[in-house]
Amino acid sequence: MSEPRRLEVLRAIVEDYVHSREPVGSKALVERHQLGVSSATIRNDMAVLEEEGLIAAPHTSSGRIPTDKGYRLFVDRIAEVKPLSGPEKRAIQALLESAEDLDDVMDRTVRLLSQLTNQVAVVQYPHLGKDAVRHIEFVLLAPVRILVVLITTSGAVQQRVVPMPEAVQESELSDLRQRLLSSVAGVRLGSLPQELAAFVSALPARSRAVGKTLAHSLEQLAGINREDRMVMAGTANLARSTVDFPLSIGPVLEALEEQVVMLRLLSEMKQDVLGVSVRIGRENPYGGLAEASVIATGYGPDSLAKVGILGPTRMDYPTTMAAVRAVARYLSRILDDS
Amino acid sequence: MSEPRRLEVLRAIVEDYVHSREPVGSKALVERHQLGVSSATIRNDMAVLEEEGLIAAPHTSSGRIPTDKGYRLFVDRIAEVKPLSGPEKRAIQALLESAEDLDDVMDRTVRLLSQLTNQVAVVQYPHLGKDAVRHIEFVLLAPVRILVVLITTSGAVQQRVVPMPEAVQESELSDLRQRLLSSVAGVRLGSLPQELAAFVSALPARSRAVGKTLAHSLEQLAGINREDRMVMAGTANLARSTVDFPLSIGPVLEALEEQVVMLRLLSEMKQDVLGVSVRIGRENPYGGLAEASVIATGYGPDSLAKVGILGPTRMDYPTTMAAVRAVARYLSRILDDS
DNA sequence: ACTTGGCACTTAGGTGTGTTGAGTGCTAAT
DNA sequence: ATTAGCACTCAACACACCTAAGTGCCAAGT
Repeated sequence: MSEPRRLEVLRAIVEDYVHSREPVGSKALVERHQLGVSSATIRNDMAVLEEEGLIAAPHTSSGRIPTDKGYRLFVDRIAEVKPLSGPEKRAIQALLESAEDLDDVMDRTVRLLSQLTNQVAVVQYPHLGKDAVRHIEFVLLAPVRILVVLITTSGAVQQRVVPMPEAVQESELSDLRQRLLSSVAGVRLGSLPQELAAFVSALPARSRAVGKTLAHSLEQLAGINREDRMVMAGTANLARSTVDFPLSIGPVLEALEEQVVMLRLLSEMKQDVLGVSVRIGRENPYGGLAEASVIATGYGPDSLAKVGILGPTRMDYPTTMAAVRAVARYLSRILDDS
Repeated sequence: MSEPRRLEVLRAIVEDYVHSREPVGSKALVERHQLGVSSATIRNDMAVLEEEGLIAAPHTSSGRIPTDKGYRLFVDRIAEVKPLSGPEKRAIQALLESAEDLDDVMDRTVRLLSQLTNQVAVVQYPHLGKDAVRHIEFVLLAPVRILVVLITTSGAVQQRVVPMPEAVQESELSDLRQRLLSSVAGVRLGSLPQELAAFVSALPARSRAVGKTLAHSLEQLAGINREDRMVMAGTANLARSTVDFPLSIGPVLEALEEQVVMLRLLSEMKQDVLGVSVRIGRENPYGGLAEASVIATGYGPDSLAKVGILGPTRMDYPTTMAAVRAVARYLSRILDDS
């Protein structure tokens, strides 16, 4: 009863189950794989695997299906990542390269990934953490309404219309802008609040009120974390892959809608296997995802922002992991270029 | 066999079916409604209604369910809009008023509507059609990369990083900006291309290349139709209301993902009943929505942009129509104020 | 000219009983 | 440690039966 063979049996069970959606029995196993032993031997192995909690039988005397723990072992120790095909790679590159702006890149990426994996794809917007102030613009829409625009070193633009406490003159505004910009240009967004406070306290009483309001709005703009946004695509795949148990689709859709939940989930994922991180079934902190798996990985300079997919625990992990990793790489490359 | 009573019977069938999800028979009808006649009479009425194609029986001897045509008549001639409750109205107002910017308003609106109706809610971004150029900004990110920002009269900001054909000086750029702005400030987005063409042809050869690139990018920015964007929420409601026939949820999710499909659908909806427009089942041009209904209405100055919901044909039309109409009104009001 | 009670008829769905087939666990032999 | 053999289990299917809800229609009542 060799250990390597038991792992081989587990692998065979996982692969067969993923592709047939049905509990797999000892006899079917020896027929479909060259294991070189009889079904009785496999039965013994399966008994051990079941004792270890790696597989389970839905009812007495039926085939076995992998447990979360079984998938976990499969992913950690057995699965080899299947590289994408050449045409697939070229298609990815072509599609992403022709994107027009960040929104477009995100949109294309998420659609691409969902098509590639036949799962729900999720992409978090890149972090702004290390960005600094590059430019500030104030546009006088009305005497008491100003459009405040903040542009960061990576070219991200945040804007907002802000009501003023008193009427403002065009000249006064451009003066304020000049002084503000010269005191915060190049300052990291993270340290912006301090710099702004210093600036405000140095203001002459005459322009204090307006200056304070503007500084405050800039602080808010800097506080908008782009990484709190995400895009999603492929929810229709959920319906397809879950035809059997439509019960579970509701909670999953709910989780997907609660972007907060998804974002927390993504940010909690640490790199684990082969640069890709996998959460299987009940390993997910959120109850609604008890029968779902999440595969994600970081992208961009610090791999901080995440890209990933969500699907039923019964999924083709090797191929899906490969797709996620590949898309993350191309995404990093595209963002570097632009 | 009076006509008014037949309509009353249809109404009763629709109401009972919507709330019980089960085919409704003659006996149950007379018990639950005060129709003042016996079940046999109702049976006769039902036979006529069936002949007219307003109701149908799933199998030979079971109760009847309304057909698309039956719902249509119900909506057109019978339903009275049920006004929202006072607390509901106040909640809507409070929620929308505390929104921070346009994205926030859209997001809150769509979530609110989906909660209110227990359906999938969809909101199209407001049109920019009548907007004019208010402000232009060029930011030199690198000698050959410029961030072009276009601000319109309603405060919408479009921006884009544009590569330049040759290195550009800060002074040259601000000069170009001045001249561009003075020639297109106040110009409607629709007529921007002509004005820009005139501007370009009047340029001195020295700044022709750069000026042309910038003008072209502005033209593109003006061409980004905000109304091509929409937000969506409540897909999880689909799973809940469709527990019985999970078969049909797939196509519906697909339709929802194809924003192009949804946007076309919305823009094709003409106002029909009580200021709200309803598309029932196969009335929808898109096949995937054969078992779904869409209720939508316009909002904003010209009621051009649409807000609406999508749900199973078996839905509570009066209440849902009321919710859609109410939300559209509050949304119009909020956008007017800001 | 409608309405109504009565009645025969239809059918989905629930329940009970075999039957089958895939699969298991165990034991004894290799 | 492996294997053949065998008894056993159980979901799934098929078949038969029954019931409840519902219909359509007819003849009698208003």
